[in-house]
Amino acid sequence: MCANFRRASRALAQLYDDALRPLGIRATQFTILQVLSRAGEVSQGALGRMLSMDSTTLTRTLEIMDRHGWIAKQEGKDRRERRIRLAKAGEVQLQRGVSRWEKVQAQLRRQLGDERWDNLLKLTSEVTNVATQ
Amino acid sequence: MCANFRRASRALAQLYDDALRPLGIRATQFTILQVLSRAGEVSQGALGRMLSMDSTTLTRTLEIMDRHGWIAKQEGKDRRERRIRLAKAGEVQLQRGVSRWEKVQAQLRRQLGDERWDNLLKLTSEVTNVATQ
DNA sequence: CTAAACAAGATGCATATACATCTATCGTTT
DNA sequence: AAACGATAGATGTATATGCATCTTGTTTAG
Repeated sequence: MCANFRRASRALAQLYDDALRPLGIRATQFTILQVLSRAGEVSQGALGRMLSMDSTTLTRTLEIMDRHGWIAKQEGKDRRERRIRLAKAGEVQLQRGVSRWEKVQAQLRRQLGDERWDNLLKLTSEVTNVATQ
Repeated sequence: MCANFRRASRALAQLYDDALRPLGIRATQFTILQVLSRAGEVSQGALGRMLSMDSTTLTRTLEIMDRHGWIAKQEGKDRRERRIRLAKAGEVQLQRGVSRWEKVQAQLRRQLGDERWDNLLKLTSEVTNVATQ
């Protein structure tokens, strides 16, 4: 199951990365923009939990995104925390990428069919939930 | 969908990596041992296609596995090719890991239920096929 | 209130991953 | 056979990823 997921992830990532390459952003980073857009300002740890991603992995990825000016970091009330939010350039990047992102999704969805698509969205979430217990 | 798959992959990988950590091998590498065990001797490129993994990614991973003596590389009739096969130490490692690997799978399968499990195996394969067209 | 326990990230390190580019080799065409 | 285009990997570079460990704050036990 692990191998299956990783294989599919690699294959999918290439599709999405191809679509975003002209914008100079990777699928992982774009996902973070999307999450921040919905979640507003969150701590690095909270963001990690949303993505099931180690907080220390985010240290490096957010560093890159910060260099591009896509996000802003800010000290929290608890001064150990880094509060992260979308910056202007990040919103712009998000807007520019959405159509490409959705084009890939639409194509994929057409090829899989709505039923499998919906099933997959549900099942992959359930796997994540089970695996992170 | 891409984000969902990556999230699930990260979560799953940790489960499998945890189980294999005492053996000093990663899930990705263990998967390669399993594939080689079934496939026998294959070229690096063929192995990459089986895993939907870039052949140049394998250059580094196989290098690591070679250091451990788990695989053997050999020149092909076509001298551009690297023929890869399981080495003795790789078979041993595979045998030592199988029970741990299967324990994780059994636990996961129990938590998901057979129906979702089977569905997932089928659907993730189909996604890979669609995405690598 | 202080010392110990704990939590949030940063850093060092190793692996995973792919693309662009380069080299060696192969097959084909003339 | 020489030249040309195609293929298999190797290498440089950048990002993705997590663990162990360290630092810096915060919380809690006494």
